[in-house]
Amino acid sequence: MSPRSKKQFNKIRHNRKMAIAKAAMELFAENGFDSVSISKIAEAAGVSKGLLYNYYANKEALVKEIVIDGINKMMVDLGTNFSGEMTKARLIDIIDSNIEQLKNNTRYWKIYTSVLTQPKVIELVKKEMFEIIGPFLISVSDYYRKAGVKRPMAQSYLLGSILDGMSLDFFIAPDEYPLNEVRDIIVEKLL
Amino acid sequence: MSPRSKKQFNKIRHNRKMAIAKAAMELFAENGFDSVSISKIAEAAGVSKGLLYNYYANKEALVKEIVIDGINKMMVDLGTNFSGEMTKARLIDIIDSNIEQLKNNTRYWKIYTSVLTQPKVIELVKKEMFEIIGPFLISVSDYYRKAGVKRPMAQSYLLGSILDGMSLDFFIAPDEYPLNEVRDIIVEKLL
Amino acid sequence: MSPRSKKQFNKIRHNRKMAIAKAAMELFAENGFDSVSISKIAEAAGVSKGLLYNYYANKEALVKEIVIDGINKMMVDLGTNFSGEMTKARLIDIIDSNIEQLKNNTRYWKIYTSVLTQPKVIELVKKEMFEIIGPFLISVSDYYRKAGVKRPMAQSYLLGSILDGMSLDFFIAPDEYPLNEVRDIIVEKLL
Amino acid sequence: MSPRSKKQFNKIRHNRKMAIAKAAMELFAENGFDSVSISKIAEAAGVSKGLLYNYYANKEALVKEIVIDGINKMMVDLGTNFSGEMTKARLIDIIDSNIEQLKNNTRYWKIYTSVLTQPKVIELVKKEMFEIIGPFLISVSDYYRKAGVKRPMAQSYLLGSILDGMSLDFFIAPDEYPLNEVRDIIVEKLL
DNA sequence: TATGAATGAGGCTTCATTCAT
DNA sequence: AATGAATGAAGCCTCATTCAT
Repeated sequence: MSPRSKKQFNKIRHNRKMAIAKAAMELFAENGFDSVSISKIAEAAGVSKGLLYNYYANKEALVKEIVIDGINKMMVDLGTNFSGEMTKARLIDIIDSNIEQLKNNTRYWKIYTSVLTQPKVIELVKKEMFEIIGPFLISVSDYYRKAGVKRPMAQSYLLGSILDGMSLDFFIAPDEYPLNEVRDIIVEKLL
Repeated sequence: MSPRSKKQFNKIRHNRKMAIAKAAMELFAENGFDSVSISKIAEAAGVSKGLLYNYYANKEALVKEIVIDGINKMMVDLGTNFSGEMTKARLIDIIDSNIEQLKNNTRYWKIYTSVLTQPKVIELVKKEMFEIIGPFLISVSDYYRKAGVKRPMAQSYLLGSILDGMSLDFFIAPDEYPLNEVRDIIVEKLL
Repeated sequence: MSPRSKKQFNKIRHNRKMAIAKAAMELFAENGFDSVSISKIAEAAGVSKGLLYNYYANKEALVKEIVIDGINKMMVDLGTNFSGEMTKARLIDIIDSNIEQLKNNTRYWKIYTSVLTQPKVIELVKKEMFEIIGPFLISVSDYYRKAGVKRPMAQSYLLGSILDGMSLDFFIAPDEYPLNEVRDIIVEKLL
Repeated sequence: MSPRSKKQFNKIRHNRKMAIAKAAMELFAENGFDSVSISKIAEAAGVSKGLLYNYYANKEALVKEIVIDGINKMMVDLGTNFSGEMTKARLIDIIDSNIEQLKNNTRYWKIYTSVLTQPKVIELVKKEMFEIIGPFLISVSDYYRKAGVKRPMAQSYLLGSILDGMSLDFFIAPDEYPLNEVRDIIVEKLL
């Protein structure tokens, strides 16, 4: 039927979508959701404005899909799916990858924290975000419980907040923030 | 013009400015900087658009002034100007007021975390923010040093990040976040 | 308070609104709802695009208000408010003014028939239209009943349909349509 | 290529065209010309956008061809090609089929009145329409002349207008319009 | 013949800002 | 000091049409 096969079309679609997502993500991270126009994204992706709507229904769907993909990717990058048992070593690993990511993979983290704080965007992503973060909180809380710590779930929340706050402050003043020392304190006092 | 009437004038000016600032702040907190139009602010403040520009040069100046005033106010509300010596009791006090504010004054806090993490706004406010937060970090770091803690400045940064991260996560899920228990852990393990 | 008085503002508003409505009406009548852009209307009215939204919430509200005003005006122009009793003389008068309007006041009638047949627009105006046309149908039906005619309401509907169909066909071929002769037949056979 | 396969080819072409025309017609009837996109038509017809342009040069050609075909079909459905002599029985038949169509085949009729009254479309179809409607007017006028009626051509126009107006009003309020009674009046007083 | 990716113009709408009064 | 009419740029989005395959 079609001179271009389904497979070919799928490949084209996938590549284009990735290009758009990448451009959008970087712009969102750098400038925030509202400050980035569809025009700018299309231009950065080397694509016409119209085509963008071939791949994403609208600007909200675009940011939603990108953010959720980004969070998923982060979780994978943090080297954990939280299915196995959590151990001290794995927790340290997670914190260290987190810090490594902050330093080397600024992009994903910046959009994550940026998005976490934009009222309009958060509503779009809240539900999916909890489905991803929930298991992490539970897994860590299990670890604390086994370690005999009081209030294991609160500890788990605290650890999450620390990672969030750390990212936030690091991005505000990356040159001054004592990332490594802060990490050592966390490991010493909170695991 | 008599001094008396001039005083009245200034008072009127001040009140009007406050009315505008309050309206703007609440709208920003609820909707984010970009989603709030000058028209809406003027309307909420009971003032004409034109008059608003009589008090603030433009939308950026408006948010800048509001945010900086807000940070100053927060510092005062936290009961400290950091000039005197920092003690454990005062630190606990600060943390407790912080938490109290989060619970009771959600709206105001929401805007600061929200606005402060919007890339466009951050640039406007960065400089002033550090002039305010710097002394806090130093004061807390002094406390840790005197308490004989290793890496006092990093401890200070960590404490700041914890408060930031806690606010952030609390605003995302106010009903589930175990604010009090997290507070207890902080006091136990990090002061 | 305001250097321009409320009255002055109202006058400005009224004049501008009329200018926009007039331009829009002519364009809609000539080209149909969908083919007329806000840009074109604004240009024809000698007004910026933005200002148009100061007076009408959106394109739908614009056409709705214009059409309803137009129908009201037509009714008035037809010299009747249907409150008094309907007589043969008055009916003839109505038909004659109708024809006169078709010939001389093309604008209103064209938009009326044009709008009557545009699915998207009709939904916007249906309710209000019936509130205007209903009394006409009833009034005419009363006339027929008193005249002892069978099926007075159907007669009333038929008369309405004739006027509609006549307008429709006249606008399609104004030069050939035998308006006056058709009128005579109506008067002879249907009143 | 054998004649056989060529025939099949043509049949496929014809079927495809019909499928497209049918889909387009229904969409136009429901939504109006401008509100229906080529994409939607293609989708509804189960055909790619590209292929659609293989059958119709552009959107205007599409609507033009559909409308003209439709008018021709209507004439056939009305049971007349106006070549033979017009009689009272045939006229009644025409009116009755017309009404039957209005009731049972609403969709198709709706598009013709809708599309035919859209200024943009009318221009496209005017010429062809008169070639079809002209003979009807003449044929009916002949009937009236033979029946000894004054102004036979005006009577013919009037009858056409009545059918048009009746359709128009019926589509606006199908549930209330007294189609059958109106028909009786027409037959009684105007044939 | 058939597909759907791709374009670019143009549509509707919002909004910060200016300015006459 | 105060108003709100007015502007124009820019934002989001749609769509007829083209074209490589």
